[in-house]
Amino acid sequence: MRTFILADNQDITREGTISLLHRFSLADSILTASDSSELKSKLASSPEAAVVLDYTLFDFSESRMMNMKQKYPESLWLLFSDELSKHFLRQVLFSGQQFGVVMKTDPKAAIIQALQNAANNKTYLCDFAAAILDEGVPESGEHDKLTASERMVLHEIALGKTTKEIAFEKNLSFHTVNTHRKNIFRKLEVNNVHDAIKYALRAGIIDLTEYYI
Amino acid sequence: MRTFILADNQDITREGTISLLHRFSLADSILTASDSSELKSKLASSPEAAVVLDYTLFDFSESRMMNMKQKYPESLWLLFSDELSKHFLRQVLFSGQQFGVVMKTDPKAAIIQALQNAANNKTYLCDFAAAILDEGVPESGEHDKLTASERMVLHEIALGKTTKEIAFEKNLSFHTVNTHRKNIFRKLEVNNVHDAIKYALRAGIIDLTEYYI
DNA sequence: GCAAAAATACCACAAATATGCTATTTCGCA
DNA sequence: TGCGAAATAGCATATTTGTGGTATTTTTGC
Repeated sequence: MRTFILADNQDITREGTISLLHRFSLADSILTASDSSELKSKLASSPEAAVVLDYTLFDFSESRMMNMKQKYPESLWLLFSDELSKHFLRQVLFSGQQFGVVMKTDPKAAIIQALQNAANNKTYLCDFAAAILDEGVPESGEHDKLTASERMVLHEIALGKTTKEIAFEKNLSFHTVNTHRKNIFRKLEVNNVHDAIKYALRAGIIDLTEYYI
Repeated sequence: MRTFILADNQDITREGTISLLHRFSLADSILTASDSSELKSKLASSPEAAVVLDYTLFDFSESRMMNMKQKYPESLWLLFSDELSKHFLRQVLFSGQQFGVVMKTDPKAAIIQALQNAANNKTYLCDFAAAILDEGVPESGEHDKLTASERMVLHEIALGKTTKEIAFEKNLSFHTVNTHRKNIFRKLEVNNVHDAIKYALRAGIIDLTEYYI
């Protein structure tokens, strides 16, 4: 039994979580927060709370989350989101801080287990998160850093150019461009152009307006 | 008071919806369905039910939904999704069929109102959907050249799915999806996925936000 | 000035795309 | 009720992607 802070801006999910907490008598107090400042103040008055956080719907950055968790070491955190990238989860899981993870798409039994764990001051990891943890620490922290050539190639890929076209336009061998492409995919942990473009958009390597010409 | 069918594969959302239906005594019976065939059979035995449908999480096509709605004219439909494209909503709202729409991100009051309306055999339109309806009849854009199946396939292609994946997910032959793909490319006068995506973005068949997961 | 990092280039091969066809079944509509 | 459009399914093939390697030449930071 403990205080829960539901940090989520989807009312319907909050409703579902509250319903489960009631049914299993897991919380003696339930607070809600729909943005980071609200969460901050609720956490200040309940520093031992269990925070159920939908990161993707939140006005949060990874570092802000880490700082908050560090500031309240007695708090327990459960990430409860629709979809989380492998990259983000790896950052979180290997940060040295304890975070629980469960997906909104997980079966009810898993969600209940995660909430019960939280009530008993234990973290819960869904299958997806556990698999990432099992893969172990990434060799180098810098592995997702692209070189200048790689960013150039990614930019061209994102604009829809084929390997052959890029090679011709930049006066490079097909093989060179192909090697860059391979290294990009490996570093970004993607295996197709579509996901690479998603990354390029997020990373600002290409601009959305380039799609509207 | 009526029968509700919750067609959604996110347990937590279902939990929230059930909680609201109970609290306001809106349903005398609540059924659930997590795929289209389940929905079909539940609807067959409760043809006057209110169907609360998360379209985006569903193995549905627009036409299949329309056909089902047509087959059970006494049923009432409420689209209850995370995100719906403007293009999709325009299709639905101007189809001649009555559909209610409320977003999972809408405030609880709106969701409750939508469910209450459903219980009283009235549709509900959230602000976003109402705004689209206000814009009037859709301008007959180029995308009218595509058939419903073709638009579905284009949407999946734009999300990065391979032909094989689309075929598997939609229970179609690889060859069928490939034929649609060919017809799409021919009609849009493009010859690669990148240009097709550019088209889909402009036509509103996919939404930029789908790239930011 | 030297080791590390980056850029360059090549081979091979399974998988997927892009594109040319034909052909049957299903559906909407006049 | 029958016609045309759409949806379905198949075959074949050249091109491109995705991925595993190895290897040489610049560049660059200390």
